Amino acid sequence: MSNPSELLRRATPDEQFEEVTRGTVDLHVAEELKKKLQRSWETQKPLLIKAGFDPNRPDLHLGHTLVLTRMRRFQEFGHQVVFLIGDFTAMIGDPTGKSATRPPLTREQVLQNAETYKAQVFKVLDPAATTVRFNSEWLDPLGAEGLIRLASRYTVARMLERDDFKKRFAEQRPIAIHEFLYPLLQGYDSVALKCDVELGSTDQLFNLLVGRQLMKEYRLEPQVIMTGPILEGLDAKLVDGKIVGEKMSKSLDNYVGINEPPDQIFGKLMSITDDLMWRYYELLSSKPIREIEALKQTVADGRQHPKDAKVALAHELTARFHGDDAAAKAAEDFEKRFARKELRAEDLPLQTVRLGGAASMGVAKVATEARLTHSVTEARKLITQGGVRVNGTKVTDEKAQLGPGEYLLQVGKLKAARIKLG
RNA sequence: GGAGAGGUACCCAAGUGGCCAAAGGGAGCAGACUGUAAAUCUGCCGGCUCUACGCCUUCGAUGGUUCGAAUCCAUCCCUCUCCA
Repeated sequence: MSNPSELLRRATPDEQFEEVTRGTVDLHVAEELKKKLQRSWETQKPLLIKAGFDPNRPDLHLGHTLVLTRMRRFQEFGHQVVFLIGDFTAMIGDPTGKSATRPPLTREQVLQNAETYKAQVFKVLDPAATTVRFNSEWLDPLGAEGLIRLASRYTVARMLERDDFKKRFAEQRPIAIHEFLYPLLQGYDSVALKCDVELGSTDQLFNLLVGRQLMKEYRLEPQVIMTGPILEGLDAKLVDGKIVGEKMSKSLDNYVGINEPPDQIFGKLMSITDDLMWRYYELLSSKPIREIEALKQTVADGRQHPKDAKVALAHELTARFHGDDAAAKAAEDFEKRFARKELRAEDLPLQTVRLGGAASMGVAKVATEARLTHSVTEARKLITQGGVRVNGTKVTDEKAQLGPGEYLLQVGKLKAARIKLG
């Protein structure tokens, strides 16, 4: 991305506002954001956007990219982004939710994780418009004295407004004092950076608000805060007009990791429901919201097949992490494999299965040896159900034998291998 | 502290001495239809193999009664609801 001042002029403040706020859950305060955008437009000074990240998490998936995508949108209009790594605050562990306190990380671990972050995060963010900072930079020097001064700026009553503190207090469950410090320190980050906007997911709302309050206390122009939703996983569905599903997470295996190979990303995205596709469009695509609305309309009218819209989305997101060429190839392979049911044998792993002197081996056994099925029993069940193909032809006899030679073996729609039997 | 309810396979949930590897639903997998979408229909769904109505492992845990237990008894562990 080139000259920021050109970019700042690329879209009017109103247009910027529309793009930058799309898919928000909370926005405090819309008017202030408009003013900031207007001023930036006039003075050609970029806004400073902040989002904090936990130094613990190494593997990012699409869900994590929601905030990054929003940061990216700001960048596309020429604004500057701070990728803040909460190395100091990690000592406390955000009490949001019930997460147990984690052991503090060493300096080396923090730096190492930061590198891992950079490798992944710059697939979305523009490095030229991003500054990576650590909050220990200003929190370390704060010292006990500074901490006490900071703590004097906020009251217990207001701290107890936070849902989870309120609840625990009411139920007389313990709240350790240091947990109060977390929102304060996170808020102080905003003071130290004098940022214009802070982004987070909905569960961060309280912490972000504290930052706003503290900035007022320190007589700074308060940051605007924006929260986005928590992304639903690949298995989410439309129920009564609403997308319903668990949040995207690794443990539920309903995620798209940003380090996954192009074919995987593309394929996983092609398998989502049409309804979820629009949700992902809104939250993840960098297409302008108006274009998406228009696309949605043409699909609704039947002028365009929904599959084409999905291909476009899968392509865009695959390209984001692997580049255009890889995405194009993934799309092409996908078409060949699933639409035209052609399997390019040379793309498949070649596996050797030893006959061990016998003249032949059961297909079920071969599939198991090649690790396409877990057991011979499973393979036989699949054969009975017509889920196994050899060289493209459905196997109907569960006892079918294969002699020495090379075969293309398919189990279900997704698993296939070239087998050399001998 | 008192009263009660309950812990069954990935999840929910039936079963209260043999016909129980355990109903039903959901999830998952495979097939048909398709757009690797949804909906629908069909099959599989604890595991294994020499596929036999065969073997192994399961009904919170451990012991016991019995020819035989998820089911009865004892002890223990855990969860929930109500009262104080």
